[in-house]
Amino acid sequence: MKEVVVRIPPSPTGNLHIGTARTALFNFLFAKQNNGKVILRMEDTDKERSTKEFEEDIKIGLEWLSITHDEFYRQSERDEIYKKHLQDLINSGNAYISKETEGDRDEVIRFKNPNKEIKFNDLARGEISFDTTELGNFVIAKSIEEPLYHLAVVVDDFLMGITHVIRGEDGISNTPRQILIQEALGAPRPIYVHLPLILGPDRSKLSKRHGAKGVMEYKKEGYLPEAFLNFLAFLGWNPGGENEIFTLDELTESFDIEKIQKGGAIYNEEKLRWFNREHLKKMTLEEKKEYIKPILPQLDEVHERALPIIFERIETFGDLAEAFKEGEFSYLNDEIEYDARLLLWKKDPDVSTTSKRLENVKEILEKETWPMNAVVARESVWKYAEEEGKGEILWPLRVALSGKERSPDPFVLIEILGKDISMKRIGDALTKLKGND
RNA sequence: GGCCCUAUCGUCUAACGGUUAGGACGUAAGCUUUUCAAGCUUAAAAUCCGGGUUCGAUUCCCGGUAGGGUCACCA
Repeated sequence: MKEVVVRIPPSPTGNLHIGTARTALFNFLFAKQNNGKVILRMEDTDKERSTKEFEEDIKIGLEWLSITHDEFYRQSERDEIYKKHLQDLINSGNAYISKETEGDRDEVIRFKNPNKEIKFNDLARGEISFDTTELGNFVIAKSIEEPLYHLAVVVDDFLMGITHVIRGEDGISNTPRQILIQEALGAPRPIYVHLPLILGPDRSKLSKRHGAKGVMEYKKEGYLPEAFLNFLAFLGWNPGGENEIFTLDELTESFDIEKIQKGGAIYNEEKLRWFNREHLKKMTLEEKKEYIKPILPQLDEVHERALPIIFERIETFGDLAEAFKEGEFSYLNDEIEYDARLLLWKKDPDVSTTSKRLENVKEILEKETWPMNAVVARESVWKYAEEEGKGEILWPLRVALSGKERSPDPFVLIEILGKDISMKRIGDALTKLKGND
């Protein structure tokens, strides 16, 4: 069998967006699965709208996602090639220079439409047929020097030996034109696969109008590339089993082009967040530390011990930065601030009994062997807590340690904070209560 | 409007003629070391409609309806 060759053909007239990334991913998965080749081709024939910045954004976006390529081309650097084929088409009578009365210029190059029915087999959808008569003699180049999309695509796919064209559903209506040009050029027909579109909440093609973000935005927001890829892959395809968490390699292994969905899929960021959390869970502590560095450059031992519970509370690294900014983990700082009244359990808001209880807890804890983990800390205080009422003991203790209305439970805090800080904070709470008496 | 594509819980989807129509996200309730978070358990929630074919249709065919895509000297 012939080697599989696919292409990823973005147009650098905008940032790398979700749809392009998903199409790129499917091309990549299919090629890798078949030991094929991936060609990245910048479709920058529109010199007005194409920019180097967008090209760069697309390249680094794909790189971030580990969607690699084997060859790279720019259509803007292939004018001579298109010119030659354009000339051939004109010479063979399949195209002609047409005088125009409308539009920007006096003459353009049009394709001589044979007006026939085109049938092609789509791997995801079955047979699709078109009557090309209504297409008319469509324009394929502004001039012999300035090829347009359809011509450039067909010539490139031909010359680059593309075997499979995997693209969005919006490419279906381009297919008959391209097949017509192929036939005139004597080029082989690639196998077509049209992917369902990614939709916005209103079921129309996802676009900036829906507030759709560029791929690099997700990197900035602290998503894991592999989670993003996993999510993207499951938009329009799934392996059928009940497992949903896949690495890139696992996706490559189980990808099945025949299982591609036909209907469009609404993009749902909630699910993306969930995928991210699931991938986060699979990371080792060392990997997490690496990621957390930019947010928390100085990882002291308290923070380090807190890592597991920090990660329990976030879905993305963006959440993590946000949580620190909002002070959710303020109890990890050296100093905490809070109002003494917070120490009072709402069912029993009595200052002197609360002081007494905290005093007793302090004594109990002091006798223990430190450092103490959460399980031991619990065992140590538990009996007393059951005697006095759990809330009555646990609430003030937790507030004393965290200074917050909401926080992890006191035993976890004891483990994280260690003896010195824990004891100091209980002492401080006692002082506060006295001042409030 | 012409042409083309599509149609299972709110969302992503499984079921390739026979299932109590399964899972996940989200939602709600409950449980736990009575604040959160996480976790666990449970619940509500779907085959667009109408005709065929068949002993039997989510599944195959036809029609309708709805949604989408595309109709550039953009890609």
